[in-house]
Amino acid sequence: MTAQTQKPKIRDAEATRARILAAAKVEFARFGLGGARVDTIAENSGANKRMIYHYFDSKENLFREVLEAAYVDIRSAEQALDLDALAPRDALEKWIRFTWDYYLANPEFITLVNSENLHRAKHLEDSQAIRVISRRFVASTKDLLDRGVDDGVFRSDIDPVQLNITIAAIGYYYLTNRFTGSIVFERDFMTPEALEERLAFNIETIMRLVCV
Amino acid sequence: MTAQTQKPKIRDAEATRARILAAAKVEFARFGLGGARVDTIAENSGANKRMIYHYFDSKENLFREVLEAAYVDIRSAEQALDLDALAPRDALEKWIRFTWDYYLANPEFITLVNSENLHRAKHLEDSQAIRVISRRFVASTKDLLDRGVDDGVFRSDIDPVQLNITIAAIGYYYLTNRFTGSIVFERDFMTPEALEERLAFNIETIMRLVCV
DNA sequence: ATGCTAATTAACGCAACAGTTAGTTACTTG
DNA sequence: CAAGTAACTAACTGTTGCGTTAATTAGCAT
Repeated sequence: MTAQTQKPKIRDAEATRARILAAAKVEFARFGLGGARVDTIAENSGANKRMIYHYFDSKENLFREVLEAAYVDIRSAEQALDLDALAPRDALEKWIRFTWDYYLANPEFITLVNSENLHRAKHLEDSQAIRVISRRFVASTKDLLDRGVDDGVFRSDIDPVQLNITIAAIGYYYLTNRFTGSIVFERDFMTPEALEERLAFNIETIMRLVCV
Repeated sequence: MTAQTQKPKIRDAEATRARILAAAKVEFARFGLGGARVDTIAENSGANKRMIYHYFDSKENLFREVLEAAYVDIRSAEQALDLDALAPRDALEKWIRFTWDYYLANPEFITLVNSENLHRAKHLEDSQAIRVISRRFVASTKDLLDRGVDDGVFRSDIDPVQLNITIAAIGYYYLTNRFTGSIVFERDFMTPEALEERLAFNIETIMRLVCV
């Protein structure tokens, strides 16, 4: 046997910890911090409640770790896009698509962020990790804008932070409020056609805003 | 005495009901449906817990009434804008400003809607009232767009629903995620200058999208 | 092998919380 | 003004849910 030289341990701290985190992510995403049940997390993780307190000390701290991991994940995926390799307009469109696709593929990100804002970001407040990855994120969008300005295809007076917020907003809002939205506007927000239409509208919105 | 012919009653069903609703709005807005405490609502309303169950039957039903009232309020304020009286471009800008100002002045609206979406809109699901007021709302934005197209100042291929969503999104997202936003972007989202800058950016975004 | 450390479990404690019971008191109507 | 009704209150109940206690067992080092 070449791989799997380690025999599968019955007791595996790292694996148990990871299983708890995964189960917690699902539970917090579905019900928010307040609505989540640590008994449910314990059960779904295949561990038991005492393990949660062993590895994470408290429900709130478990939430904090889930949330931080979610931010690290989206920012990592973003960096992996390698937008530098594309012409500014192509890079911008790719970034808008990525943001939309990421929210669709990882709906828990949105719910976790909503829950954290209901709690006024007190869990993220002193996370240095978030600040570090966010700086790189803002810097790379600024780079993209600068490149576009140099090429004469982007307007020169766009604030990268406002642009970031706007690109997130037009996707995020549509998805997080899809339930009340479906009632207010009397249409299914989640059919493939509706999703495609929304993405196209979002690309149009941003392109008109940014391009000269 | 001309007014106040009714002597102030010690027992006043309508007033008590209204006080409970007002206290519930504050509590639900601050903590969401799950995080709200009916003991707190009772205390802050100056009534007591039994009265809540007398007038509203359950915590969930109380939430439903608070939420419906919130929708009625924003849609009424919107209708009162009387956008028909303005030229299309002016009307559009006034509407964008209104949306922003309403969210700022009534932050509980955002939190209530967030909470309802966490619960997949099950409380609004069979509210006929919401559907009725929403239809008028969508119709009047469609009227505005049509007027602009007739005047040759708006693009002809804008979907009123997508526009509605987008105008809400760019204000709503900024405000609801202002806590995590302040950390990620390392700036205070709520200074007068920041608010003004965001509103200007939003107006620019929509104008570029809609105008020919 | 033996003893030590860390992983794991079941069962429990206790506070918080939604909802109720069992009344008392103000107002209204005939 | 008497009797009925509706507003109102305080104290209580059963359950849920976070966090712990106390004990068991697997893996590892000497």
